[in-house]
Amino acid sequence: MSEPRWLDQQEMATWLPYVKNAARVLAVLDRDLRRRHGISGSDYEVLHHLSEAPAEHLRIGDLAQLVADSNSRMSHRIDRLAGRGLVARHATADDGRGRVIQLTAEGRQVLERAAPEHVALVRRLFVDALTPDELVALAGPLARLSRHLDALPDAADDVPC
Amino acid sequence: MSEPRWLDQQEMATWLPYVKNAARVLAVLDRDLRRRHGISGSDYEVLHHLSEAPAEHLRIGDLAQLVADSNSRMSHRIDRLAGRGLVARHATADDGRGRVIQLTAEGRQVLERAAPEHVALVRRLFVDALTPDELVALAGPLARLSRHLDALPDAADDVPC
DNA sequence: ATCATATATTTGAAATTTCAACAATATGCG
DNA sequence: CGCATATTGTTGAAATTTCAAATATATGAT
Repeated sequence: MSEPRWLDQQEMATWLPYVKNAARVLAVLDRDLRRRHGISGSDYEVLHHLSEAPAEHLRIGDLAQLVADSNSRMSHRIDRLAGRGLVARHATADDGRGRVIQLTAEGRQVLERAAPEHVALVRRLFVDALTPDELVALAGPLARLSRHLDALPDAADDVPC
Repeated sequence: MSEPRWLDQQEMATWLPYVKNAARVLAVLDRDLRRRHGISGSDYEVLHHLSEAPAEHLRIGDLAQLVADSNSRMSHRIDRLAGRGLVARHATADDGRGRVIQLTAEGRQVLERAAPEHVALVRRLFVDALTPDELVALAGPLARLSRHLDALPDAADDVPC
């Protein structure tokens, strides 16, 4: 760990806007969902993934993975969603440990009500900011970044240094 | 609000990785800072901005703005940082309402200890994933996105629809 | 079958964030 | 000046997240 290799100007000019804007956009989306529909951005994601799953069923762990979240947090979140009737917990046939989470009619309704506005806002905040060319140009590098992160040796865990 | 205009495949292919990766990278950075240095990512930002400010002084509101945060949250955060001695609150000379926050020697030490690893991790997670060309190619669109967001009519507030 | 270990989820408590109300001071106007 | 209103920051309580520990079931080896 001699002299650290700081980011140069070009690196900064990409890195900072990248995270700052993303955080900002996510915050606006989250706020909007809370206020208009009483659900957080993460709640929305859960409902959305459920709505796309076969039989609108998913297990806690799968949901946690899809949303890049800890099982613990997801369990708490499901508690709250279930408490509001947007989602229901069922026992699984095959694995006594697992639970299956199902979207309720009410949950689907909330999602269907929220989705159009949500998409419109994503459009307004992000898509509209970029030309079609830029949109295409970004996709490649971003996909590479995804793969890079996936390949990383368990970035969430003990990387001794 | 007739039929909503959903995102097409190209738009999705840019939008989703954009936010997902950013959230993921931020989460890894946050986790790393917490574990190695006992500070959250936001704490790091506060210390960093203070260290760059003239006389290592900033007001709550300025800090909140820099970090895109509410005054309330920043006030709580400063409470905690001050409780740990990383930062100190002083009265302002000119404005009786305001407080000035100052980095303490201890705070500077924590920051200086955390910074090299933090930068190295940013490099590993983000910069290393991209070729120099890509890095340059991204900067432009991202800067436009920044400007777009800045120009937006108060996205954080009541957009009636 | 029995034990040891792994996996899936839950739980509870502490830390943090959100939200709305509350100071305290500043500013502008009649 | 003296009031009305705007800023700046704080506070407290409720909601959420984090973290570590607990529970329950599965799996594989003996």
